[in-house]
Amino acid sequence: MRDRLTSIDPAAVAELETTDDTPDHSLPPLPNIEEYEQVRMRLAPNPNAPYHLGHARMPAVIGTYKERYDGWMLCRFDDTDPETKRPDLAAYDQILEDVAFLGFEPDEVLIASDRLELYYDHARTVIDAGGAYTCSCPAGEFSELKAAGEACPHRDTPIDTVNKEFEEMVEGVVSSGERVLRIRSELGHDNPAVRDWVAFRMVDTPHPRDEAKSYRCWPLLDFQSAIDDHLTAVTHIIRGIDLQDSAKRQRYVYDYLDWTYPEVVHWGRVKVDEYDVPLSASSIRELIEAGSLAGWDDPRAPTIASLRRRGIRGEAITAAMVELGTSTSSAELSMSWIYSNNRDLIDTEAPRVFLVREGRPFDLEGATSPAKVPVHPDHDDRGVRRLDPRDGVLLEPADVPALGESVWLKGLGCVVRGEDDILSLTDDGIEVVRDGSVDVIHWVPQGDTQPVELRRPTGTVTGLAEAGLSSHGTDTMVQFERIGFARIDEQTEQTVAYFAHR
RNA sequence: GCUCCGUUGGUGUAGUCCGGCCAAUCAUUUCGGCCUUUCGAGCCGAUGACCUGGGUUCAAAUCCCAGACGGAGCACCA
Repeated sequence: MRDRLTSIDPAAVAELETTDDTPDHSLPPLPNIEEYEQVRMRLAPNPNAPYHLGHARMPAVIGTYKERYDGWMLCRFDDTDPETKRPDLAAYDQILEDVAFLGFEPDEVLIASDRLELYYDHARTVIDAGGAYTCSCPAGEFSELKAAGEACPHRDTPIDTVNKEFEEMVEGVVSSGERVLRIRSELGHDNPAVRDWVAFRMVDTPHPRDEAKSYRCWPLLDFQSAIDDHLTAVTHIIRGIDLQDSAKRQRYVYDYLDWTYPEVVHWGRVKVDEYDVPLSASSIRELIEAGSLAGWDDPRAPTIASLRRRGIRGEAITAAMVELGTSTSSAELSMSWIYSNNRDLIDTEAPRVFLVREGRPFDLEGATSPAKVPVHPDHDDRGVRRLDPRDGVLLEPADVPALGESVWLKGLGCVVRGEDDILSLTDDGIEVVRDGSVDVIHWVPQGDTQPVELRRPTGTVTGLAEAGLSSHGTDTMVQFERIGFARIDEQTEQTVAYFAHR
């Protein structure tokens, strides 16, 4: 068919191929976009810790949709729990930096703890509409009533009383645990998660932000987020499956206020392979406080800051998150995906360097001049590294040949191992490598080296690199040949490098 | 216990709405070949999947029923 068309009209074939159905984006289209003038979305981070890998999904996916639909993106810090999920003042900026690192810029930034009066106002409207009541049941008791589908005695409180009692909450004359404001939904609702949920509660602990430290009456996510989504004209809510029942609860608020609920997309759980540390801000924090991790950017931590320090580009992470899509089923993210993306990004620029870990010294006989090895095998114009083996070489223990066996020292030639740790150059040509009988290994000259500390997710190793390593500046990505790519983190009398990936 | 959601190779994803062109896409991983004085990259190739059982149909990954398995929620957390 195609062959026939080619013979009749080659231009038509070319057009078929360019307009082909290959999508530019791997993300599924957002629902009902034609009904909105502009696609408006929000990131809703809780600023209680810097981002970990799981958090990256939100900015990566929403940011990609923003670019695709020329949409609008809000970053709204949902910091309405001064106690259990106590905000970390440093995290607000760190999260914004993490988002920028992933490649996106919010069109607007809002902080929920600046907006309490707004939430109170809307609560008053809901109360007047008969949509909420104050309740002083202990949490456990209410939970039992709820499970049974029965009303608590406060459900019939007159609106005037509810108003008065809510104002007391706002004024802060009520203490934590004494009273809450509940949204009236349906006690007979099939889903117990939806029945008369809490919209506001008292928190005795002051908020860490000065702007908010005097408030004691705090909204819960379902209420705060519901109000803000409407006020900022969000059209598409994109979030995790853990909030799947949230929409069902929030719709009651929207009904009382006569608003229309946005479109919702939920994605499933993500797990990441290769890490022993769980993908949870609280676990990471515990490990840091216990001293098991050096900080949020420890190479063993599954955080954005850590990947960044290892020289993983934000684009590589974003691409993997986008590839993960928005399926509601659980997914496992392979780090190899991110590594593969990153290799594409850094391979051309990364200079090659020899690093020998736990080197074993050998004398070398027969060498008459320094070896020349390319800085980058694909770019001759970047020159060569000169390594002089005449004072002996260091080899990695795993590379040392057995007595009488040969190896090929990269850039130098074939050597055979004799008695007394002496290597002798042979006159073998490269054919011995081609036919597979001799392995090619890296090496460094004894006495002309730069000490290296290589910090990896699996632990730190030390070694000696060729002296030229010291000429590369901080942040340079190098490839330690046969070991992998690493980012130079610190250059002093020794080099500290963070391992990225093979 | 109640409610909701999901299940395509090791991993992720396309296809499922509107059954046939699906002996199932693309990527990653692993393995092999070519090339390359390493690794990586590049090129070529291989391995590998429709949860199970019924039903409807000329035809089912796709529709229906049942089951299994997995995930989420039922917080005065987000």
